[in-house]
Amino acid sequence: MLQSLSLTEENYLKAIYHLSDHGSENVSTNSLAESMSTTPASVNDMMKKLSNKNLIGYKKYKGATLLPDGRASALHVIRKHRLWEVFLVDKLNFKWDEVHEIAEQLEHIKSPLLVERLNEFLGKPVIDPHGDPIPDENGVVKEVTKAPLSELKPGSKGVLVNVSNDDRALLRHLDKLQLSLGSKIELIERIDFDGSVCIQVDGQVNHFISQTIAGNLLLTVLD
Amino acid sequence: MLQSLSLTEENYLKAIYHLSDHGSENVSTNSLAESMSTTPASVNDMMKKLSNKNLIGYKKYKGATLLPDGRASALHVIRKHRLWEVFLVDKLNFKWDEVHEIAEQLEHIKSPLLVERLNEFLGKPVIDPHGDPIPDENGVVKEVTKAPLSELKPGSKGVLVNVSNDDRALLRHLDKLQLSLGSKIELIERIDFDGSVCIQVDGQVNHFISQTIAGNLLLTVLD
DNA sequence: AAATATTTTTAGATTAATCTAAAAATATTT
DNA sequence: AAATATTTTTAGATTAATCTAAAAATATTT
Repeated sequence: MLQSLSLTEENYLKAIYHLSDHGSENVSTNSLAESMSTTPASVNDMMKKLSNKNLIGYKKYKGATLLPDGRASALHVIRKHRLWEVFLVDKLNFKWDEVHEIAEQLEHIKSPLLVERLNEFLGKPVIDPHGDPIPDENGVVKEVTKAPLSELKPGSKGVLVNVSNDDRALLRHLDKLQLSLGSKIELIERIDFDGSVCIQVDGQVNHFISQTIAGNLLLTVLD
Repeated sequence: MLQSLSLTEENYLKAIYHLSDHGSENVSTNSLAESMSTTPASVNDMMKKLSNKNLIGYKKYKGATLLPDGRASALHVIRKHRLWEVFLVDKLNFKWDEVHEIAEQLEHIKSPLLVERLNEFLGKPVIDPHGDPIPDENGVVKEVTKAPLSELKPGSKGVLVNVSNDDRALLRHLDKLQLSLGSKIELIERIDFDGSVCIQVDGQVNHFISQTIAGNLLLTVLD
């Protein structure tokens, strides 16, 4: 069972997770203070507290690392954050870039049943609107890689996370195809003749796209 | 514009609203302490604070009343609470009696756009799963009355909030008709011959019900 | 390696929300 | 109306999360 933590404690654990590259490195007091918009002194106090609760490992002047319980709590909060982001985008028609602040609040709602039901309601999504993976019930995170659409295999699904060219004509064309950051794309087939690809967008429309355009669309894909 | 309030301040205003019969009476320190599960001393401190912010009227030993700003804030929180309850029941298949605690948390999420989108997503509901009215964007609350289904006029819509008879056979029958507390019922027509009624349940199935049964089903109806 | 700069910790305060215990005011009973 | 009971307020503490300023430790430069 996860410990019941204060909103602040949850935010610290989350920040440590993100700053430590998914929990693999030590996080310095100063970097945490900056990312939490607080002072090193406050961070220091909180480190002692989290350390006493066995959520983080902490040695004076050596920074913090997540211990298993802290990591589990961090991942649970991140899971909720990303599920709510999917809800906001898929169900309430928010844009990709409008959801973060609201999800920062929703992620702290405490109800295991709510998370379970929300997950089902959303169709058990595995990637959020930013292309980041959603940790599962047990805190297991699928790794994602970023690659241009032109390099995917048929059958792969991903989320459009970057357009590596800001040519007006390209952006206008993407707009016409209803392709924008956060769009879910499945590669249906590649035409060997010219490398152009057929894609399905958000599980609905199919489009053909040239190899050149496909090369400029950066997706995150599950490994 | 509504002031930005702490979670605790919002809860106090909400409690005052409920205990004062929608803001019409003075609320005593002791009754507030009981309803908030805290001490009269804590309530007293908070009353001073809310009074300084012009949210409540407060005179020593005389209890508290909501001032316009406090009332508006209370109603906004109640609006969010009830909208989220509709979400939990209609979209996530929670039972009407499982949603209160979760809604107590969700009601404090701050995002006007979220409330607006949620309202639209839910089809602009006017009554929550408990049959209570949902205040509108401007804090206007429609009054509801309770009446047995047998007394409604054709065309009226309401929510089943009580069954005034616990006979096994009746409950089993209601179960068979998928009628339970929180069901949305529209009276389609009344048969003059025997007073039996045709109702639509949750906007989907139609059923015929005898006058006797209809007399035992208590609904809340918008005036 | 000594001097300097940077980072981190400690010491002591502050704010919001809470508490207990005692004092003061109000309400009720006799 | 005096005595008693109840309610409310005040005074002074406590806890979580924060802060500033100074001290201590570590890292970097010369």
